[in-house]
Amino acid sequence: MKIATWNINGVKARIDTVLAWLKETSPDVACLQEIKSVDENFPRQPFEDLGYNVETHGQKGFNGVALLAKSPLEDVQRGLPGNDADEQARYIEAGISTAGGAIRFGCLYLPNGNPLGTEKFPYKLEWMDRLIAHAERRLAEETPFLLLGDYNVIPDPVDAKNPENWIGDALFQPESRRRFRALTHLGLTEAVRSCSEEADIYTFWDYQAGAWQKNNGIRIDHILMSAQATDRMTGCGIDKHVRGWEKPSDHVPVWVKLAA
DNA sequence: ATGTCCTTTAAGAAAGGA
Repeated sequence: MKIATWNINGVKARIDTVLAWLKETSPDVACLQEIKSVDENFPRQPFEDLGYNVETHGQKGFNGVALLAKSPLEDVQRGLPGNDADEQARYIEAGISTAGGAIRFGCLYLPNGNPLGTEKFPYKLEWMDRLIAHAERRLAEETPFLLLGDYNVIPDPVDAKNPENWIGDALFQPESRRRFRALTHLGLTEAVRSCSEEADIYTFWDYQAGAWQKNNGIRIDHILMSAQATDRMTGCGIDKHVRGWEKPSDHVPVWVKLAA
């Protein structure tokens, strides 16, 4: 089965692009970020017409996440636990049943954190601390569990075409990178680095300054897997070509295949 | 070369977020 994540940068603006990609790759599960839509306005019908069950956690104007799955989505949980005052829609989690047992998916849109020196950066770090705590609880269940999404973290210098350009950016701060490592140190395996040895693999190219044309990208969309999920991994990939389509998102899909 | 895009507000641009 194929499980994908993609920051689509607005479902209203991207609907045709997203549908074209779904028809091309037909993932069994798709985690979408930055839907920029309230739940009531999410265009469910075209996705359901392609055979997907749809669950959303949206808000007005920005943020918002969605889960699509060909199987029924069970035990849907909206919002990252640990801070009732957090009103930003950045996390949705659900499970599906497979022949090999249940699998659970967390779809996340981690705060950007820029600019440094504002309340945005500590919010990012606090959100990451809550994600670590939540992952720790899920991992204790010792079941197949995946955390997929836009982490807004460049884990290492190799994950940027020009790492020197990101020194003053929240995505590349030691505090952000340390927390990403803490997540993996809990026992989560990062899919792409564990199944690909390619260089220059990125998931985001800014709309500005000809970043795509220069391949000036960064790798900030990640799939983290529990041991029980990792043991079933049969492949992974990045749908880079989608960045060259008409009306592209600035991110591209990342996917992993698990033995059914 | 802050060289782009999406959304909201509110009635044509401008601001916020990325």
